[in-house]
Amino acid sequence: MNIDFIKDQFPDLAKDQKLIEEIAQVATIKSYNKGEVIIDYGDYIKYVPMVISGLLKIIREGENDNEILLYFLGSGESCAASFSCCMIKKRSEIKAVCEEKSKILMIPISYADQWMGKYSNWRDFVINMYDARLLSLIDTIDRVSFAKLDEKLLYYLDEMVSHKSDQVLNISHHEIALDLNASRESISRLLKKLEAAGKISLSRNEITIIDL
DNA sequence: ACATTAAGTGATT
DNA sequence: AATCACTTAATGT
Repeated sequence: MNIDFIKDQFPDLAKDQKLIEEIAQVATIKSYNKGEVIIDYGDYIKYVPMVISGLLKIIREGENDNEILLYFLGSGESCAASFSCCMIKKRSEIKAVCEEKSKILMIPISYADQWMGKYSNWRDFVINMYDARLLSLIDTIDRVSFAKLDEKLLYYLDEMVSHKSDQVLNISHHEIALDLNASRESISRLLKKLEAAGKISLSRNEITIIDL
């Protein structure tokens, strides 16, 4: 497998050549398109996913139709929770949905486990990912409990565009509304304001970020 | 051309 | 800010 991208996306891991070689041996690369579900509720997780490119959305769904957006995973990021989740053979409590065409490096859990002792770079990577996820969760709590909708929307757009190479988001107002637990109309109106302020431009299923 | 889906708007609570 | 009712616009068949 061609593993050159690891040096770009995961520079901390790339420092250890042996680790890189082993990753190349055991990992597989999977591609997903927008909307595909990568991990669903109740799934047993067998791989630690590492995002090479694209964007994943990690969400928690309630009994009704409401969902909470926990965080995004962009390139160079990984979901450490999946690691512990499969270590204790628990079913997934969360859902991972592909937000835009993505490539994911899948590390079989048995290796991910074994590398913890074998490679300090890997161990540091996993710990850093835990820390990063925890911080973004705390951030999320702040957002959902305190922020007003217009602030949430700004944060959402910012978060989304920061994980992308270009400034164009292919998403409908409806989808945003679901992610933010708001009504579609509110989102449309707020977006309209942002457009009037020259921060974004709108067209069907497309939002171009000009300057937030 | 028609149906469907996305988005815009005003009124009401 | 949510909901409703309705309009307008874009897109698919």
